[in-house]
Amino acid sequence: MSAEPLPRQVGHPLSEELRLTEVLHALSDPLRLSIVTTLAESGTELSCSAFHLPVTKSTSTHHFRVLREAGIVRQRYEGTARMNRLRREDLDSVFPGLLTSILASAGQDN
Amino acid sequence: MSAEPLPRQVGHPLSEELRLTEVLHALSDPLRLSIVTTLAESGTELSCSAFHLPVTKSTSTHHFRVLREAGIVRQRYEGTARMNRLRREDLDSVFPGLLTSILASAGQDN
DNA sequence: GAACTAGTACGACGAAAGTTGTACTAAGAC
DNA sequence: GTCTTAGTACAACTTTCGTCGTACTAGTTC
Repeated sequence: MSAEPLPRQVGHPLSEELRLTEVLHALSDPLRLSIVTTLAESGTELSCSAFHLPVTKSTSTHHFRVLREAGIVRQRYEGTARMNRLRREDLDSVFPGLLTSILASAGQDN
Repeated sequence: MSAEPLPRQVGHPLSEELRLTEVLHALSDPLRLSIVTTLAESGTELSCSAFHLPVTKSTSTHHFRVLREAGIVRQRYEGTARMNRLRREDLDSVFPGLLTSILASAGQDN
């Protein structure tokens, strides 16, 4: 009676559940902000390992989880990789202009 | 040889010294965000005690200091009161659109 | 002068956050 | 099957953060 194995999944907050303070907190960490800018520049999905972060895998997992739980990135499995993409439309609809201004400000090494 | 007592002063970061992550962190606390929105709505200077925050004076001092050191508010003494005003022009010039979008998003209880 | 008001400084405490190592799982390559 | 790759889970540790109480300072009022 072994059931069909469910595909691996992760939970994401709905757009209505996004909290401004949580988003700001998630983006207030330099490492996470760099992840988001890289993701925005790429315009596509990127695996966690594509970022070459100067921290261990554990820490990397932690930061991606913070971004996911804040509703900033959406993650899905593809093979052994976990692909990340920016929830730009969701963020733009709930917090108009916020991501744009942050990305613009982050671009000029502030 | 008692010298003339210096007027009380506080240090503020220059516009060039503002850091995006520090600003985002300062605004990621609900209490501090409410201070900033109140200040923005008032359009003028407000003393610390004008906010009726649900915390002690010590904690209040702490939060105003975080905002000041992040470059979000400018403080000056007026009698025994410490007046606070938003550094809107400075913020707008360094991080265009950031404060506007945050204030707009904070307005609708997110 | 004394009393009061507004806020600061400092130390303490608990909670949260960032980092890590070890052990583990799932998918792919062989 | 084994081996490798990519990432997770969990416990531990360290640092930071938010909060407070007590003691203090500066200015105002009397």
